[in-house]
Amino acid sequence: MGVKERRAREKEQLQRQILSAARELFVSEGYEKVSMRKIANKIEYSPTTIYLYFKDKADLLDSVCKETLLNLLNTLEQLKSDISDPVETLRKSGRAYVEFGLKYPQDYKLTFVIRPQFQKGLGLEEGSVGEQVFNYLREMVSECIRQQVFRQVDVETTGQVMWSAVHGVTLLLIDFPDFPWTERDKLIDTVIHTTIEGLK
Amino acid sequence: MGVKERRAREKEQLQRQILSAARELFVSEGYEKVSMRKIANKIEYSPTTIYLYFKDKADLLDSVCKETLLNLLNTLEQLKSDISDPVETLRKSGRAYVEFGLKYPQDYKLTFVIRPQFQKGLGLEEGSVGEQVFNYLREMVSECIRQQVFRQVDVETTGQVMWSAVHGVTLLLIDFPDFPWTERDKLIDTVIHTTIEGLK
DNA sequence: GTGATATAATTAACAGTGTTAAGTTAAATA
DNA sequence: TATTTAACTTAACACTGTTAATTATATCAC
Repeated sequence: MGVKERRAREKEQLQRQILSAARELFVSEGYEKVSMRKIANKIEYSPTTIYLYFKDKADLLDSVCKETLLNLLNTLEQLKSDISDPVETLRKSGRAYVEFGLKYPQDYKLTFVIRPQFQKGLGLEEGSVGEQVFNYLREMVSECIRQQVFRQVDVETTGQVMWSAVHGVTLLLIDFPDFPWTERDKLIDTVIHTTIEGLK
Repeated sequence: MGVKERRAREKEQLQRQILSAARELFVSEGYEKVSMRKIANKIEYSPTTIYLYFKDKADLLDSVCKETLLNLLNTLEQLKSDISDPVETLRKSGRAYVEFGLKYPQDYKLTFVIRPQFQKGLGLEEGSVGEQVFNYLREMVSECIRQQVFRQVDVETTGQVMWSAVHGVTLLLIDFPDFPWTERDKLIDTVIHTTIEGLK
């Protein structure tokens, strides 16, 4: 009676196939320029098959973004070892966040800019991966405050300030690649350093 | 022989009419969801007439964004009176920038997020309005450095850090309106205050 | 005022879009 | 082997940006 199991496995496999085809195309051509037919061609199925696995194009985007957030979360979680020096950990996390965005610029934009335009339910709801990412940041900041390194005692505000800084520099670097930026690493470091110093 | 002049005036008027119809629709429905036919309907011309005044849809977006940048520049320029207290002026400018973004969230996104996706030539080239906006910021920062209020002496980096902060918080507030943000004004003030303190 | 000219605006068309409903094929069950 | 069920496809709808060809209109010279 392993038939159902196999079929379920096959369904899951095709779903993943669709998803990764969609991601590849979204990243290389941009969400709007990718058609359901293009995705279908890539996986060698008819366009309508996709609708058996995803509600619509926005749902596809949704799933792609969820994966991206999971990747971001994993990247970050590998850093929270040193609780002894919370500021250094926060600094590293900030850097890792920006670097993630610059390593996968299109994925970052899809998740944090394009998606909100289509899905009003931002993907930061309770229990979501997005919330987990922000929880990670909250923890980092919380430890800094607990050890009385930061002036400001409001964890929420402090976290949001930090997020603003890294989100801002990430998007600017992605969106305006031809702007005469200061040397990349220097700019990123200065943004993070400035924010942390300002919070002390 | 004022015929040519009148004709030119009429052409210009229709061009402006198209532009303002496009802006209204872009803002209320989003760039992607607005069709040339919708714009044409609004101004009661056939769709193809638009192509006599604008190269294509991206060109329309381009013109809309240029206007937005001009508005932003005007808003900012009204503030640079007090050279005596450059930090206070910078603080006010930062607030004005964010408030502009939140007052016209769709225009802000069109200009700083959507447009870069279509026009690789970011609108920050030499002599452009975008450059003027950044020049304004440069001046503010420059004065702070001249009066030795800021630690960092690199005008470019300092300005870019400031821009990152305000851009970041503006976009986050626009894109994730349902996130449990700290009280808006407090968050904005803290972001700006933190950045300035960090730069001192 | 009439005819020629230039310019403004339109219609028709093309190749493409997301998505739905109906139809077909293939596989698992009885 | 016949029947049921799940997976997939075909055909269609109303729409998209954009181009080429066509029509209408207003200005000019006479």
